[in-house]
Amino acid sequence: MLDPKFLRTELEATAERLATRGFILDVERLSKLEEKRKSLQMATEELQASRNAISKSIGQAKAKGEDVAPIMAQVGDLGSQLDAKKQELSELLETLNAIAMSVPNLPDESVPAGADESENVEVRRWGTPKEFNFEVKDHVELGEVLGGLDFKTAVKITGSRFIIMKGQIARMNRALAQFMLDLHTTEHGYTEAYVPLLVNEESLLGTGQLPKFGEDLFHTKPATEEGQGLSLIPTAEVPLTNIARDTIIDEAELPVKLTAHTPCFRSEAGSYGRDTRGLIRQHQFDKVELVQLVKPEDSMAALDALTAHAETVLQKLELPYRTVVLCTGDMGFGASKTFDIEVWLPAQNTYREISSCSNMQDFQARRMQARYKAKSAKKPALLHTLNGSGLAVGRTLVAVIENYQNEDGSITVPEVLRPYMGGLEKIG
RNA sequence: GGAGAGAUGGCAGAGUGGUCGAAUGCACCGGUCUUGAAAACCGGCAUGGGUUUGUAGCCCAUCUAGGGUUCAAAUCCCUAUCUCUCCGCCA
Repeated sequence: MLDPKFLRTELEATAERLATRGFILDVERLSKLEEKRKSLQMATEELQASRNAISKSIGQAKAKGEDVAPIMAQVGDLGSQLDAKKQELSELLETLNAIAMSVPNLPDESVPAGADESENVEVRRWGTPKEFNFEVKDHVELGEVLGGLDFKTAVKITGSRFIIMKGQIARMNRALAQFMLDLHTTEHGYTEAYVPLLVNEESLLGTGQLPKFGEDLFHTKPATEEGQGLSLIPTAEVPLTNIARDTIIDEAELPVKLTAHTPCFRSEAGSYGRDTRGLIRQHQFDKVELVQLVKPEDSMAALDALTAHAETVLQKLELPYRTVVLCTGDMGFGASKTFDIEVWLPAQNTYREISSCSNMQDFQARRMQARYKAKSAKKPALLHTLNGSGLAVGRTLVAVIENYQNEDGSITVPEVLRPYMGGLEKIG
């Protein structure tokens, strides 16, 4: 959620900045509603104030033992007038709030303008794609030959976009997650967390999955009037970031750096037909998430650091990658700036997204009322929140399988994973 | 799952219809005292919103949440959520 002041006093400028990311703000409608809100709220509060005053004087008169009847007569139909205004006001506020909740974050000044992913800007490249002197296979073929990836049986049990892993491939999937967690906790200063995989509606509103993107989620029961029940997390960002919801953190505790390894569940309603083959786009996948809660002045530096933490995973695995900064039109709903890390996939002969690291600034914090209190400050202020994948485990597995394949279809186990796989050097 | 008890400010904890946004204690901040610190003493100390040139003043809201009763609700009624105790079940 944007600062409501932007929508009140800087409406035009805000609309312009939102337009760069392809979001059209209905300025005219909003300013009319806002004007109405102002007068209605003042009228309502005035009525309220006079009712309070009369009620108070009744209490005082009674205490003195005076006759209350003449004062009672003053009340008249104040109550019903007040109820009507209150009703009208709350409906208006609800409308305004619904608009505010569906407006995306403002892009940071440093974000390149652009309409879609073709205008993202590469900021760096690491490693050199390996030259293979044989025909490379993709992970689906390699996995099936090794008996480690079973797409067919998963379809029988659940449906498409689910996977059964077995044997050393399953073990490598687990090893990757362990390796990432250990790296972030021992070298990057994150605290490991174990979190609920089912979350309530408030949490999803807090991080911005709701109200707009409910169809991307799996819900445990059908939508009802009261809500939509608990939902499976699409990312550990939701539980991790919501830890700070409705809290005031002492400045001395900042920055808060949390990591968790969880399965993630995405229905990806809009993406049928994309990446139908293989592990790239699954309804269920594991991810190690990084979340930081920081002071506003630290958040841009924290984004660089967090992105570097995610990149370190690929460096240690010796997987070539490039990092791009997303242009205004390609950023997620709540982000003010996002770096995507893309890993080299030889079978596709291209770089594919494996991590997305974003600075949400105070966008989520405002929705969540996640604040911190500085010693010198009188009032608590909103935190800045950041999150990033460090990394998506399934896609990392794909990258390892494809980049470390040998001509005979076996997979060399990356050096850093061997301690997690009983010293195993090769699969197959 | 059954039965009972609860939910009040950062924390603990009073308050059962009328100047209650809320006693008191702790914590915290400022001051006096002290070489310094502690103790003691004095003072301050919730959040959100509106109005406003205003971090002044005034006004509104908030005692888990949502409804209701009333001129008036922390206080009475209903519903939801959560917590605790006991029983059952379970990894």
